[in-house]
Amino acid sequence: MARNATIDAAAGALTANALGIGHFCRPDVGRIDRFADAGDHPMMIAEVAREFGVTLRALRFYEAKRLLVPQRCGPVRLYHRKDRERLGLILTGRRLGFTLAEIAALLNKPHDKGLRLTREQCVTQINLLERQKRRTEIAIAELRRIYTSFYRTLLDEAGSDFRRTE
Amino acid sequence: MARNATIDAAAGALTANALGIGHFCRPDVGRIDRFADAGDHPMMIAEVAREFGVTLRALRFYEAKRLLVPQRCGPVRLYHRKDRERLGLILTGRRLGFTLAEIAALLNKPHDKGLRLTREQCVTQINLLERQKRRTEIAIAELRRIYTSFYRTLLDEAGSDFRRTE
DNA sequence: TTGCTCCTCACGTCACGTGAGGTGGC
DNA sequence: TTGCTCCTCACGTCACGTGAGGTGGC
Repeated sequence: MARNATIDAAAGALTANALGIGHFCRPDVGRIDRFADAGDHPMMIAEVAREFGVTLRALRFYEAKRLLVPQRCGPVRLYHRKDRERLGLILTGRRLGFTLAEIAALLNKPHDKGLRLTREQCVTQINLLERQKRRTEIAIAELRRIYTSFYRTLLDEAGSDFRRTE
Repeated sequence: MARNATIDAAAGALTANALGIGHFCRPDVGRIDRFADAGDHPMMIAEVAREFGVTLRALRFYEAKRLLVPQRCGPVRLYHRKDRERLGLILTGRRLGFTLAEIAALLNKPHDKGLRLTREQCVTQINLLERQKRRTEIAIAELRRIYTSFYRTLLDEAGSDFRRTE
């Protein structure tokens, strides 16, 4: 893989230019390359945000929480493939209803090829979501009741109006 | 009802003593009585909190947001029947998934014998909750999948261990 | 010079939670 | 004096939203 080091160094410089960030920083190729796989191509924040459907603020926030640590090229953040995979896991965790603190714990376990949940954590989370779902269902049912009773009320009022004007 | 005014005045003084707040304030009976129904009996914050299963902080917060305006007896808050009915409506609104700002708007409509929802507001809220429910269901399904695949993984690992030690 | 993308503060939002520090009568 | 309930700040939490003000190369 010593060959890759050289190739990636060139690729790093190229992608930096291709990204149009040559003027933001003179890329320290050695540093850019440290986390780079063959075929990796660093992305700037706006592109990552678009690809994952999140805001720039969210990405910076995750970084402030130490969930993401993108490489810096001067002031500019560069997200490599590893960073984007990690972002994917963070967003999965969010969809599963975990807090960022919980996600941080799940990601910082030795193996970080995925969210490492224990059976117990799964069960706890499922129970939490089931309770939440039930509360939502009750609310929906109640709103439907209000909606139909609203019609009844209208009819009642129309009826009494009718009687009154008679 | 002029008779009630006198009776309630005495009752107001009595309840104030019965509540053990005689030492917190010399009850201005006229003011205590202004919002009092026959059979009304003002409650202090801790009793209201217990009855509705909310915290003191929540009650004070609703007041800061102008959702509740309990009578004051010196520094002490007194919640009359009307206040408690209003609190009930606030909590119902919360269960239906409305924000406090929305609830404030729903309560400040001319008729405040209940939350006055329009058909449109009902539909909008139902749609909101349905979306939320769907997201929760998807999360639950995914967690169940992870749970079972976790077992599979365990079995796989046990299998490979077995092969390895063979 | 304008427009674009990037950046860093830093306060705002939502619905409270959580002390800190003080009061007043038994 | 201790214990109880009440009070008012006021900062903390959660996951960002939303400007403000500045940068750097086309």
